[in-house]
Amino acid sequence: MTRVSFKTQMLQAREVAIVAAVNRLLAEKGFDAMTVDAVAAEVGIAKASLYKHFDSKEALAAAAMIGVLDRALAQVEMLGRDPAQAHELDRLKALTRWTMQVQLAGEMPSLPAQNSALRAALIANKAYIDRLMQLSDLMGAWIVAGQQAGRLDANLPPEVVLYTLFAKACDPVLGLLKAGGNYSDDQIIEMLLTTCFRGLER
Amino acid sequence: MTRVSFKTQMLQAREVAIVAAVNRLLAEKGFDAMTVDAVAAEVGIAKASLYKHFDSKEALAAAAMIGVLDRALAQVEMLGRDPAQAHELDRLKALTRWTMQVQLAGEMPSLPAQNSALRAALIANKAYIDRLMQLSDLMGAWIVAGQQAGRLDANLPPEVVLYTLFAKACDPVLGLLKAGGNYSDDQIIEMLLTTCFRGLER
DNA sequence: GTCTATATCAAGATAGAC
DNA sequence: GTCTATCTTGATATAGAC
Repeated sequence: MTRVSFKTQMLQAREVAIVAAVNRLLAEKGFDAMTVDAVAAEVGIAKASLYKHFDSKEALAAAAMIGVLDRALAQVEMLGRDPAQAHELDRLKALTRWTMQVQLAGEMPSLPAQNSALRAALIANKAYIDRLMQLSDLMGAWIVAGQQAGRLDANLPPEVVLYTLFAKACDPVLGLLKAGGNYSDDQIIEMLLTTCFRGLER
Repeated sequence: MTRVSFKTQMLQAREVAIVAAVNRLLAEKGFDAMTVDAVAAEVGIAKASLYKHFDSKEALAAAAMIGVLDRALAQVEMLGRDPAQAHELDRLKALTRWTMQVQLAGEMPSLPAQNSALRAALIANKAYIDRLMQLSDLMGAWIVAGQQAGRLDANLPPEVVLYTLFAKACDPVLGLLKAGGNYSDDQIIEMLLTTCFRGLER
């Protein structure tokens, strides 16, 4: 067992708090509207201290993205062991449902697709890329298995299915329906999950 | 017939050029990354001159959005007269296909969902709201007709269908597949159109 | 590593001459 | 209305003391 000093534990806890604040603010305001000042204020430390932990605003966002990818990978792990979700298609559905729940709970960071500085920082971040590829591979295997089992449309390239499911993490329809106030979170999720997968099944 | 002076025509032409530049830059970079300096540079006039035509950056974006809504309404008008698209569902598909074509052509302005200053400006813009409501009403009528004809899932609230189709205008999957380079624009559109509507049909 | 205070800069918007 | 030059602000990032 690795000895970790009290001081180190405090530092790690602080970084966890920072990433949690970034995650929340990214979900609420998006990357461009999130200010480093707001992050510092929410954590309750000085802005300069933030920069001792993370080199830039982009690095903060990357840390938050790594966090959600880790949570997604944990879900994949859990679903892989769940005998109630024996079929790959059911696992994909459950994973997509979890993604939507995270978004409706206001815990899904939203990044602009077009910010080039951010893109560059993410692509250069090995920890982020590793997790993204790992998740893509795991989901890709489920997709191919679903196609071979004849439950997913085998005419669709797997990457089309993969991107379609990834995109549900930032589907604006969720927010629009929630803002309308006519449906519960569960109702919204089930409606969109049904239409999404009905389109992908054969 | 209304007489329009040469000078007035020049001003109108300039505004058309401004809106075209804004539309292109909004499609390429998005609202936050688009700078008013870039707009002025692309039009070839001084920034201060821009502000004689439009009060703010938000007003520029609103003008571009009004432009695309007008083009969408023209499509609706055209499809309504086309006997080859007699069924409402075919019209909805054709309209959605057009939307995707515009996006892949790099002519679909993209606005952040979360920028509150922009949202306020759009909501306060009667010309924009009028067109948005008009388009929603026309599409809503097609949706209800499609449900009554038994071709669209009547269990789905019409607004869910409407939002889902609207969201195709900014579907990130289009750009991801295009960036992958493995499929032509037409292939991308047909794949996503198929999966989208298969999910909405009954 | 944490703080206060400050540098730096990009970008929206405006002043004032023509 | 168009221009050049400037104002102003908000936000990223850093200096330097403790």
